[in-house]
Amino acid sequence: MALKIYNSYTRQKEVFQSITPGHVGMYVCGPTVSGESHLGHARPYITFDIVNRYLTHKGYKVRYVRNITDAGHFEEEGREAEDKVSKKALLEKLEPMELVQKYTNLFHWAMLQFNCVEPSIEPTATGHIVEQINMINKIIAAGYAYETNGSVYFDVIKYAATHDYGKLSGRVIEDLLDAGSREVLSRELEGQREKRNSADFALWKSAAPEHIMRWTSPWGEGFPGWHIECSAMATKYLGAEFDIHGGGMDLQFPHHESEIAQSTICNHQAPVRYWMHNNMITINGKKMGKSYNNVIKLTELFSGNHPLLTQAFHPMVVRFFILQSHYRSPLDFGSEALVASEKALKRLWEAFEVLGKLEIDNEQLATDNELNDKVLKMLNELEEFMDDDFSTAKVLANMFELAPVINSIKDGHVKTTALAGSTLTLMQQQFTFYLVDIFGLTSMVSDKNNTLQGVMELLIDIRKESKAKKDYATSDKIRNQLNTLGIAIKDEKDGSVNWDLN
RNA sequence: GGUUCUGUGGCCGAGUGGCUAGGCAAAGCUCUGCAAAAGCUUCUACAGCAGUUCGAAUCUGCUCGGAACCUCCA
Repeated sequence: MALKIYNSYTRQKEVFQSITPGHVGMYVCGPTVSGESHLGHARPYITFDIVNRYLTHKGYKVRYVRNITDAGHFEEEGREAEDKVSKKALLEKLEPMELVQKYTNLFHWAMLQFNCVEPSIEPTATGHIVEQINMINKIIAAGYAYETNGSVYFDVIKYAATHDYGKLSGRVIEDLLDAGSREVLSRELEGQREKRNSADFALWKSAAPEHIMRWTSPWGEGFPGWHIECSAMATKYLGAEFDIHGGGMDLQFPHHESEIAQSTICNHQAPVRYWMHNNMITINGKKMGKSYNNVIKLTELFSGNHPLLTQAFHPMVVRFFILQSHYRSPLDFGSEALVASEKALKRLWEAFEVLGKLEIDNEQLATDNELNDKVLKMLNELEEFMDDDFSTAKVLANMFELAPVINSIKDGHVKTTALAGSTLTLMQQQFTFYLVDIFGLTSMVSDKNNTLQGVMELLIDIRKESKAKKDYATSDKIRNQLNTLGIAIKDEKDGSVNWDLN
């Protein structure tokens, strides 16, 4: 079956074909490490983790490049041309690179919590200044950039005359040039005068004296523009043309649009085959972001320490929450929605564990053909769903429909022989494949160590004896006290007793 | 103001012409010493109006609401 990917550039689903057979080059815009990651950041990295995992399991050798933006950008363009990272560094009286390191570590920690597979290469912007300067030189040589006062700008007008600037983001060049819109006035006031046109973007910025982060360049001391960073690193590690470029929808313009322009001039071809953009996580319908002051940091989410949270949420719950919607749809955050996801994930995971423990006779033929066919149909649909632009929500929906079948077999409502042994085996394989390998979910239960296991067996034993003697006061006391401690006792249909940490 | 997207049951959320999405919540039943867990059943919605069609949540138009981008942003 063929994988189809929605290409933001053409605005349609296209059959995926890699440029180099058997290999995929994927670039995803990474975090700006000037602050702590929040829930919104979780979405792209989880989304593209799924893409990475799925392509890998499709047999591709994926080179997944995700950068670290540690050079910083303008806080408020046109006013204080101050570097974001260095500004905060001054406030906190820290060496900029110390700050960068701190938030990079925190980001890596969060990725680990989410069980995201590490990218193949994680280049930093500051580590690729030379490449960026080289690229800018090429663009100047080609006549598509100009220098003013130690800064270099990309000539959008000239580019747009022969290229489709604005196609990715659905922008019309005339609109961009039209100064009639709201804030253009204020932006045009100061440094902006050095641009030939307001639509032009910076490739290199001359550094004001207070700037801590600065590098020597052919145009004087300064620092690179934001867009050139991604173009330079993507080109270096993935080549002039590569397969997939991912990122949040909010980066479409101007970031990705500008990347296309720069790379096209520099490398004489469009850089990306498939552009993929994930939608935003909203909170009360509004995008989560610093400017909206509605940020929930990942550390707050995992600890429950935030006014909007009723409790702490396990990273896997957040991951599952994100997978329950399609990556191109907006996803509205709410404590209630996360609680629902938590319960749902727990139920599905338990069914998965039950499934893994079923004893299967592979020679067994199905005695309930109708059910058997239904199960097979649902299992076979899973790949179809994933191939259809990564419809993780549909995969999960089918699994939820299969969960009662699994539980019924365990409880004896449905005979094990109802399904063919081969069907059960396939179900085990498919559940493991999607839940563990592709969705990257793990158990939420911390490891039950041997001591605890022994203590629990003892308690369960005592409770069994009390029940046998109809001493319910004792049996209930054990059950209720354990419950208070976060341990749930489950009496199974066959008389055995299981327990779980909540 | 411009461009683009969007509006699904109590809540979250799939779904782009005909077939019960799914989850959470709620109610009833089964199981159980009682619970929990699990199973079964019930709750059948698509902002409004008009149109196209044998048939529309799905296409078209209008109205109303919401969002993103146009400025750092996942």
